[in-house]
Amino acid sequence: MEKKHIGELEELVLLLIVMLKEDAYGLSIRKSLQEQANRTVTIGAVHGTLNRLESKGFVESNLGGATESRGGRRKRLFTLTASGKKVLQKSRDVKVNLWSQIPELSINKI
Amino acid sequence: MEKKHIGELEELVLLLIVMLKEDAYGLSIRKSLQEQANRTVTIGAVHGTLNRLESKGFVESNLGGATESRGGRRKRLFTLTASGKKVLQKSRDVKVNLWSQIPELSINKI
DNA sequence: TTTATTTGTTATACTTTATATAATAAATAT
DNA sequence: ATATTTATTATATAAAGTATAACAAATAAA
Repeated sequence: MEKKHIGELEELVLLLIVMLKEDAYGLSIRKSLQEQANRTVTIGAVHGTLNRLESKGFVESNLGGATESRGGRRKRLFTLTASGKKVLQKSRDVKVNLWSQIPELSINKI
Repeated sequence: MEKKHIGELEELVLLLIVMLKEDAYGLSIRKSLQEQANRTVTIGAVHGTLNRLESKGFVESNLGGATESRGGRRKRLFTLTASGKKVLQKSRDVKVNLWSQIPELSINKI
């Protein structure tokens, strides 16, 4: 039986991996976390989360080829598995459903 | 400075407190968690979360009056503070924004 | 009027997530 | 060679999530 839910940072990371498409790896995810989610985390936190997600089967990773930039180690690129997509959607559906039942907190009421 | 984000269960509990209005307390929240969010947690987990949320200033609680039902101890009723509402909305806004950028995972694509 | 039952909260211990700092690795440029 | 850049790994600690058991207070009922 699969674990039913994911942590808050895990959810954001899954979302950003989808958004980053072919370029989702530790540092790019960290940058998006900052820019897209206004979330400041250290790179260690990101990799910890990625490892957890992989060991749960929600993402997979493989090493990218040589880079075009200055120098640096090869990237470990991440993509969502089918199971990762499912868990993401489920977590969204639950919340969308709850929000839809709370008009008094809706987006243009505060 | 206020803590910037809340955990996944904390978010659900905040949402349900809003939904339950005048009747949000440990056991009713637990029941809603099960029914509305398909989330099975023990009552200890719920109270732990509530205490955490209160100590962060996202909810406040006070004892309810005598109950109309069979027997039982008085309820500790919870409501959101202004700060609780803010943090809830913020967390929603971030995710709504991210989802809107991922048409390929949209609700009717899987 | 005390004892059983019901409804509810608290206490405690443990696991999993989240976090930061420091160490290490591998690539290019000089 | 060695310095610089880009990147991942290791390690330690704090915070969030979880389960079980103990406790408390109300009513019913003997």
